[in-house]
Amino acid sequence: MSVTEQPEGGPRRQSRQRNAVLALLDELDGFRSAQDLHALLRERGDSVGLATVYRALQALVDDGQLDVLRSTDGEAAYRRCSSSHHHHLVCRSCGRTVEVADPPVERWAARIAAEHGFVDVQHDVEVFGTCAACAAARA
Amino acid sequence: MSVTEQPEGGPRRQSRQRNAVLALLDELDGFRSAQDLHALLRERGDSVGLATVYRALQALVDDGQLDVLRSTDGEAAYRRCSSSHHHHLVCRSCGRTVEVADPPVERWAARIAAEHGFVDVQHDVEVFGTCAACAAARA
DNA sequence: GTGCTCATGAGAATCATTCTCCCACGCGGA
DNA sequence: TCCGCGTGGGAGAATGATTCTCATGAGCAC
Ligand SMILES: [Mn+2]
Ligand SMILES: [Mn+2]
Ligand SMILES: [Zn+2]
Ligand SMILES: [Zn+2]
Repeated sequence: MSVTEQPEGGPRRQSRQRNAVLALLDELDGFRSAQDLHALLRERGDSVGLATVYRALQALVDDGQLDVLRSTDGEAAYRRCSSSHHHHLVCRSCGRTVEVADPPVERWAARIAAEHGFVDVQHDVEVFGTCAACAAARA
Repeated sequence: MSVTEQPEGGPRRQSRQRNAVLALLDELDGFRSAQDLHALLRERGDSVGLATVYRALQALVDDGQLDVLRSTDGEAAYRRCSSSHHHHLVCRSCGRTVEVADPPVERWAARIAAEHGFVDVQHDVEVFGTCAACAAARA
């Protein structure tokens, strides 16, 4: 929104920092905040400036390589996801995330919009719960 | 999350400020940020402190009288909504909002969760688009 | 290797939201 | 109506995530 955007999809310059951020995201399963990622990188020695972490995440989001989720406390969380359209089923307890691509919900959203005369529609759908493993562990 | 919560649902004390916030929300159709509401109140003369606006909104949310939406820029937006479970169809252009209560999407969310062994599920579903009026005006 | 750019990092700046602290007022009881 | 208690309000400071500034460092094309 206010970050300087790369006008063209020109080749992005390579850097240790950007690679480190992407590599870390590849190892993690759930959504993580920029602050968390920064702390993790620092712990493992691949130290990267905080501003750089934000810039790398922003760039990856623009490239469609990351999904962003805004938690209720306003913090943004990022995750490496498949590039095709999907939604998420997220475990509140351990963060385990399942990507869900299911035609019915797509049709549902389109139908609801059409019934009310809305066009250019888009939808946000996230499902939160407790995964089987966490439910078992809690018992 | 960190605001002091009223432990019991005891009767809330009456006040001009709280009433003004609620009255304003009743007149508005779409989701509005706390900052916006504060500015609107100030304009109309019903001046209320910013912190008080936040406190009033928080209280109303706790009472289930308001719905909150987090926009992509991280700002929270509030709207007076019916108390029963529903989702929203929001016009990106004018903010007009339609409440949608539709069994199919509820069943969909439950099914997806069940298929993956998740329990205690909950879902966030919002549909954004351009309403008929705005689409016509743009043409 | 040189040079042109873009990337980085430290810290300042932003901005929404929350907290502190003290004062004012709603409200129930006398 | 008058008091007193305790909650609600206001102003401004504090917080915390995110973004910006700007001087410096490092890809990459030649
Ligand atoms: Mn979808
Ligand atoms: Mn629902
Ligand atoms: Zn889990
Ligand atoms: Zn509209």
